[in-house]
Amino acid sequence: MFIELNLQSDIPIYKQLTDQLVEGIASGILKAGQPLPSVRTLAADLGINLHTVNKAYQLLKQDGFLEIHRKQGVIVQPGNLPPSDQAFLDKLERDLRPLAAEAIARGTSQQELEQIIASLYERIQNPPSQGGASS
Amino acid sequence: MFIELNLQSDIPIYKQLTDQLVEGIASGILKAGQPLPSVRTLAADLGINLHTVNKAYQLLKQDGFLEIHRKQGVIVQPGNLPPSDQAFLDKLERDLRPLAAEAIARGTSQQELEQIIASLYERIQNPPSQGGASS
DNA sequence: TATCTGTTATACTATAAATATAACAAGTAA
DNA sequence: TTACTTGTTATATTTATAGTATAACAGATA
Repeated sequence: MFIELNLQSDIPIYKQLTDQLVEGIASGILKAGQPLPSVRTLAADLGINLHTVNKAYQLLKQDGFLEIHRKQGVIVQPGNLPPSDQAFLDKLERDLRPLAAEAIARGTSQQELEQIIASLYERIQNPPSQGGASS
Repeated sequence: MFIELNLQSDIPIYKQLTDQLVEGIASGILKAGQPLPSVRTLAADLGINLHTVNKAYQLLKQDGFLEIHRKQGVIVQPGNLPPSDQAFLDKLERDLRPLAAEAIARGTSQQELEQIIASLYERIQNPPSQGGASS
């Protein structure tokens, strides 16, 4: 897997995990229906506990990014990904608000912030290792 | 003060406090050099502990949004506010990244996200109670 | 002399994050 | 059947953060 954890970060491990898995889905590196490592396997690979991986998987399952079956284990959502509905847009705005406020207070222009957004969209949708050979 | 806390929120009280104070500065409702309530007064007004207010003030002092003097107490930064330097832009991008990634995964368009940003900029810089009579 | 300021120290409770073991039930393959 | 892996659940422990509760100190003010 492409997961890279920073165990010294103040960002919880399970959050780093969900973030990178969602970005993997957003970038297309993780494809619909693709199987993910079992909680025990991924935990061993990353050197963390089984329950931390399980927490991340459960959260992504609740949000609709993953499906979990007895038979196939954990797979990337094979059907429709969770939508960009009003509930999500509302939450997005609540999360963005303090970031925008500090940007304004510091004099960051709206264009500057939108440029960062544009850059993120470009790099997430077109990641460095898209067509790379699979090892 | 205009501070409104949600004690049931999963967002820490000190974070709600710093967020709303920064937004107050960004909006111009809090003006340069303006005195803020003492830690004891604000804590009593909000029904929270002295140390929670003090933590918020200290963080904003460290970032350069506030100054604290024995004489004048706590005041809004009377000189230059902290700049939109590369360190801040880097942190801003790190904070925005997981939000952008989920937006992409859900199919939120870049224009849609930028529209939310634009709306936030407009509402923060032009708050409802700007020219309102002070009670 | 009081009083208010920020500041520091100590202690306690509650919660979240992460780990460590263990066990169970469902499915798979020998 | 047996053995193994799967997700899942349960329990317990450790660590760190958040918040509160008191108390006290030093500088400034009236």
